[in-house]
Amino acid sequence: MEFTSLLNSSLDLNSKPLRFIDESPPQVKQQVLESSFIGLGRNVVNVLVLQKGALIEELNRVSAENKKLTELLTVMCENYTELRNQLVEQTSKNMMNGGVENSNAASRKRKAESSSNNNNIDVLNNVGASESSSSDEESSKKLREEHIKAKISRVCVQTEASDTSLIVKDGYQWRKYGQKVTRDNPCPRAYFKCSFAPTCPVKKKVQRSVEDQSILVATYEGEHNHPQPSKVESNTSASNKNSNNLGTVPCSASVSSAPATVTLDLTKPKPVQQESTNERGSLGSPEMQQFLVDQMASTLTKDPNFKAALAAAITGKFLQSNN
DNA sequence: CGTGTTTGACCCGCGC
DNA sequence: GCGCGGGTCAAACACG
Repeated sequence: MEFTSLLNSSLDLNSKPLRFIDESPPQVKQQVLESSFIGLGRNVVNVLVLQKGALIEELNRVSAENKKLTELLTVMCENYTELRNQLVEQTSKNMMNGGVENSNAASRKRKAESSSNNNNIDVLNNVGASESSSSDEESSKKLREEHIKAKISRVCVQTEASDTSLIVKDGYQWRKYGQKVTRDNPCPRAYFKCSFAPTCPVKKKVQRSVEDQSILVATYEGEHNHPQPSKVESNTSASNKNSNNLGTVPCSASVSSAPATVTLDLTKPKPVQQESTNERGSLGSPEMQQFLVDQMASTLTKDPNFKAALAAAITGKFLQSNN
């Protein structure tokens, strides 16, 4: 489900081609021309109105889908919490009974994971390490995976094709710790760790898209346990220079079919700020839809490029018909 | 000299 | 068990 599909603003100016009668006398020609120009204007308005209707329809559909997904996510979260509580309860019981520590599970863990992770994932890992039964270990593993998955987000960034660097400016400080060429993509994948806070567990993978190499795909894992550096900066300096970070970059957002994977498409201009999943249902409200449609329309009409293109199209029609 | 990047080696999970 | 591929480490290097 791509939200960007809503942004198809192309106007079919050929839907009702204009014809002018060249054989008519100049005065009649002028009248026909004028009325045709007004007609053309009406056509454009009609097309816009039609598009507005289509957009509203699409919005309704997307909102319904969004609502469903949100409900699904809520159910999943509830199930997760319940399972986790059961796990903690079971673990505390085992601890009370003098549960045997599973050293294998702990030793299997990578050095980096055990040292750098101090968040919930780590809590779960510790819980898993103290388990005695293999089935519990499996379930905790699944929970861990689920937990990690829930924190994965993907961001697409349009860059210049000549730009070979794998740098995605998102407002955070990153330290590159590796690069690898993967099988499915000839472009190397770069691995970054958040370097703003030493305890921040967030990792980022950046790789060029196979389809369009001018697009960088950044995959974020984990959640920052510190404020965004650029936001802190902007708060102190009270100046929003380039707004070149995730929080303010114009982008469109979508939720992919994969569970709890948020995809941000920064390659296209965004009509509104990115929706938070917490703001449940706000997108579905008629006011919001109206606002979206109005904003899209006003963005189009205010855009000088759009105006120029429209003018060129109209002029082209005139020239074409006059020739 | 401190910090960040590069890059080959290594680890680990997974499929066969 | 083995090989493959993705992810990480850490020494070497670059840069200010």
